[in-house]
Amino acid sequence: MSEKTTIYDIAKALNITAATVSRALNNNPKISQATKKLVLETAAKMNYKQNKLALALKSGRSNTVGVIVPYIDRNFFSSIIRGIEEELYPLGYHVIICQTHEEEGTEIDNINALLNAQVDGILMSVSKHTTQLDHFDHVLKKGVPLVFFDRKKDIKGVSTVTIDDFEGGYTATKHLIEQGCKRIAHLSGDRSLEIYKHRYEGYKKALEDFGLKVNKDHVVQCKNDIAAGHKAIDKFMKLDHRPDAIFSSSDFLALGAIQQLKKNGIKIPEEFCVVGFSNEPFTKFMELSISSVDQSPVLMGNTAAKVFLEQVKDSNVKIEKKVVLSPKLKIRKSSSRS
Amino acid sequence: MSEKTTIYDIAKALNITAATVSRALNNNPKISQATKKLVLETAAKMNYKQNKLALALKSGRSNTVGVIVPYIDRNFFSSIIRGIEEELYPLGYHVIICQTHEEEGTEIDNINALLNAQVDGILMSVSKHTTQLDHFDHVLKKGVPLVFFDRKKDIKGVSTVTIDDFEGGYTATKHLIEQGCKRIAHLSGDRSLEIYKHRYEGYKKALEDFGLKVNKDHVVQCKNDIAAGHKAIDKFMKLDHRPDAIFSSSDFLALGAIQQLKKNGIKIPEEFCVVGFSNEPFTKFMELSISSVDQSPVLMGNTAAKVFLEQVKDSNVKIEKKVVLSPKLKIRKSSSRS
DNA sequence: TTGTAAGCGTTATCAT
DNA sequence: ATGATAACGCTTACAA
Repeated sequence: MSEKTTIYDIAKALNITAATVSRALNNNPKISQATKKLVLETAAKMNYKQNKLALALKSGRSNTVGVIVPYIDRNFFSSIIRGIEEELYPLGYHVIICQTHEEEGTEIDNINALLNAQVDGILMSVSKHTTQLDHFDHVLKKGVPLVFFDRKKDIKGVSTVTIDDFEGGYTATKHLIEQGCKRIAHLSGDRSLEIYKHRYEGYKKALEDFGLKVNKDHVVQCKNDIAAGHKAIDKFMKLDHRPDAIFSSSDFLALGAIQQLKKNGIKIPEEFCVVGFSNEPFTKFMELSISSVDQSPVLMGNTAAKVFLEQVKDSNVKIEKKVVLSPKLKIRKSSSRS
Repeated sequence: MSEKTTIYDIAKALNITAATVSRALNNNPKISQATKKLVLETAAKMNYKQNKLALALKSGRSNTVGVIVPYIDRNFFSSIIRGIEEELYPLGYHVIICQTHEEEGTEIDNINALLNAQVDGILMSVSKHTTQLDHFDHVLKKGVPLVFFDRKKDIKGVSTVTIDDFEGGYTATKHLIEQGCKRIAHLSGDRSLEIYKHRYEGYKKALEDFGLKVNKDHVVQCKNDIAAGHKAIDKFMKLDHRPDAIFSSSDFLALGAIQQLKKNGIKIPEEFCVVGFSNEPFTKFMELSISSVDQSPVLMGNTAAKVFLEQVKDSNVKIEKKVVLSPKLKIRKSSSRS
């Protein structure tokens, strides 16, 4: 069954040596055209396939990169992976994927497993609950290029690809102000994560720049799900001074908020505007489509892959590159008054 | 920098031989507790990491599987991959992913690349445009387990994990009939693909069973996108005998249809019911949530992984397993009259 | 209990 | 232009 043809089989069949076969296969100049042709033909005939494992062991390069994300079935992450794969596959790289489930322990496991697998690089988005940094140093010490995308930690020698979350928050908030909203609330994820902190800061700055005050009651930190969006609105409804718009750092929160606003009979966008973040597919499919900040995940994946390639090109030169992509606000019905 | 510790380094440090180190590391019984402890300690101290590549080359097993899908950022597929990863990772397997972009040529490339990488198995969903089967035989001839999920070809020796598309079509159509719909149309993808053919057949059978006739004008074969849904409705509107429901073999088609029905002022579900297929995330988020047939992709991934594991357990026994999962109809507003 | 040595499939450095 | 051989890091008979 398992007919594995090696260069030795070809060599034997041709009464030459494996070295010659290898040379023929790798179009090494030191070989006659005649034998080269012969080798190529018999190789095809015997259905020879190069064993990349042996090559990897020999060369020390596996032509494989590891990608670590919290969950692979989240659109944002799978789109990034798509971007990475499409950039790297044509160059002969394989992409191994791991999920952390947002757990630090699993993240550490993943990294170790990938190092064991001798990957040529690790591209990852840091888990929400990661506090230690030892495992990253570990990677660097082994000389394996490490690239963070979206969620990063500040570590010397590690390149990052992120979007400008501050700008995203600023642009979204500015847009709401321009729609005539005066009391703009903010729903955010855990602000110990940089991305949420920056979105919040962008929001604050926009309010400031346009002479609006930040109302503490209007800033809510919560989980990234629909139910949390409901709860946030319930809370707002009890306020004397209710908001008339929300900039949400998550589309799911935004969706939950919209659902609950409707339940309270509030008209969107006439009485209340909402902008989300991430441009999840569903935001544009809704009848009341939701404005959202797009993070161009595929481009982020492409870019992360390119940064990795630069890194690997000059392994002697230590490159630390910080690429910041611009987010794009997608204006839809949930915030279009004009 | 690149401090790669091997068992030889440990051996040297301890004045013993690499074989002994290996034994200690693999808790081989033939070793004294003393040296074993010593080895383990120094291994930890020297930060030893086993090189899986060397192991793979030696053992002939890479502990890696390849997964091939059309696009990784389609929710259905990324969920399957999640299911595969979660089943296989705890057993020490890595998952390499490839995208075909629905092209046969790329599919063949992917398979060859994975074989070169010495994967222990290939789990895949066949590309829409695949007509040749040689590359699959190729895999089998190498003795590499092959498992198809969702989109399959009938090949001897290949296990498959699918859902019962006939049942999905039947259940959805029956549900529409029970809602009182009398003129149920069907939007389908390319029926040269088994999955769409079976959904169509389930639809037909349900109509038959309940004494309804199939109206040829009500069966449309088209692309799986929103625009095609619009067009289908436009066509239906010109008919004398208009349908009063749609069973669509795609959620995107269903969404397009709903959008266009609304444009025509038709009330859903009162005047017209719609059921889609795949249970895309957006279907349940819509204000007018869309009924859909769920394919339980994570379970499908889990199952595909398990089937692979059985295959690999007894590599001498040729197992050909056909697992068919039951689809679950999710009834939502777009078809809830009661 | 430990050491020796072969082998997994390549490529690269020598010779020839 | 080709052959012989070592090396990549590991496991595993076989010997001691």
